[in-house]
Amino acid sequence: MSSRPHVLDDLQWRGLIAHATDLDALRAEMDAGPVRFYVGFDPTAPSLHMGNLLQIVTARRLQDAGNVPYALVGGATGMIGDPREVGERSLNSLDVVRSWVERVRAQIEPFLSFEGANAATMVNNYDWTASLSTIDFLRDIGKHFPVNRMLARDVVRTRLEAGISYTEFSYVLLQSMDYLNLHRDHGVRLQFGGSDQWGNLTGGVELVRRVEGARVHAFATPLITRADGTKYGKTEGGAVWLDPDMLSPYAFYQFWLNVEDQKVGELLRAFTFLDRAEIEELEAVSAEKPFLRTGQKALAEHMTALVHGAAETGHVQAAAAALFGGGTLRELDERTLAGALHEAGVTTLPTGQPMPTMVDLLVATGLSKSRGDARRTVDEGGAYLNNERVSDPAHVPAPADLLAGRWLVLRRGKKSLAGVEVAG
RNA sequence: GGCAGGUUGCCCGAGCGGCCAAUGGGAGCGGACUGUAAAUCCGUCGGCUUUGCCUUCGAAGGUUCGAAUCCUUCACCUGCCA
Repeated sequence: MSSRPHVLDDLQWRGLIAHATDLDALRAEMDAGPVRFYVGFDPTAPSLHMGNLLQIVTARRLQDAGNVPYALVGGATGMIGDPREVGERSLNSLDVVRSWVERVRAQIEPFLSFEGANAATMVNNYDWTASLSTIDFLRDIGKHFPVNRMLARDVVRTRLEAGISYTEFSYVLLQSMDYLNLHRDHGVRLQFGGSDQWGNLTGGVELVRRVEGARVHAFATPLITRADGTKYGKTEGGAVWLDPDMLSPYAFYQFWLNVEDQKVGELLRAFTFLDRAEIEELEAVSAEKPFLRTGQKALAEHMTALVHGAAETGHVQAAAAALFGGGTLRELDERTLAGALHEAGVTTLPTGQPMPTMVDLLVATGLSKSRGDARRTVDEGGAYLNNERVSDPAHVPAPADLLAGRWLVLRRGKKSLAGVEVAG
């Protein structure tokens, strides 16, 4: 344990501190005793995603080092929406936000410890915001926010052209007020968030200083981007959701497995709880024999276990091995095959019906979004049945093609797989 | 309030009466090369019962044999003036 580095050094080594207020002062406070910190999550969707996960694991690292987490779910800020460069958000109803608050809260809880000396606390900013009167808000909070400073913020500036509502413009006041309240009522002295939140983070630090005269801290984690600088977190169609109903554990595992070589090390450091020696070892192996994708496999395994549990991880690894193993599908026993296909997604067809054509199968499994799209895929040579290319759009699988008497493996391109089960 | 300009497929952006499902770029998708990586190259990129048909170019109406392209009204956006 003596070799364990200071948590701030660890965070820096992991590349998790992109901006910070005063790290030396923060370090001094941590050395003097546990620091209470908070991180907020706005319920803007029914599930958290990869970007939120980075904040969650960062909170966990701080808690593991003895500090006290306050996980905030934005029942109030979620009603308003923070300004994004892409444009104005559409408002969600109170009912929708409430249900998302519950889901988000449930997603965060497994990652933190709610017992012991430094037990975590869940808070909801709706509790101290909803009943606040407009007059009090404008006098007590609004007075501390110079509009000229607010206008200078990057997000706001880019939005001035296209337009920004007063609602979103005011968001920073709400988040800053959260920090003030948590500082007053709970002694919170540190907030962190994504680097896109930097303006909101410093807004809170500033408000606490003006109102309470206290020097509290903030840091921002970097934006995790793909090797080409574009945003991460897109799989086919959607974000990298943590909710298994929105992104299957299989697809979640595949996302991490397919990460670019040059990003593996960075992601291992930022997201996993592997220690420095383990990560450096993985990086060394990956650099020497990249084709083995040792780093990607470790990353995918670690992340899937973290979010979906060890049992599920075993299933998706088995599925990946079966479907991408290179062996003949016929050699797989039915249990392995069925399990693998269930991870990838199965479409059931009734027995006794004539077998659909390749084009219809691609559409039925969702691999293609229209029949025209399916035809194109076949024409382009991207359609496979049981790992063999099919070049005729009207090809109809023969009864002999059914694996174990009832399974078909459909593939589009290299990575998109779907199962078909013929069952009564 | 006045004047001028704009609204095109996922995004940006050409087209300005027929040759327009609509140039080009990006994203996406497929192929080749590889390692379920990156880069590169090639192809593709509204729908369908696909040598043809249907629905698209802010909305509704109109002119015309024929409109994304012309006219009218409406909505929204931008710039200049007040």
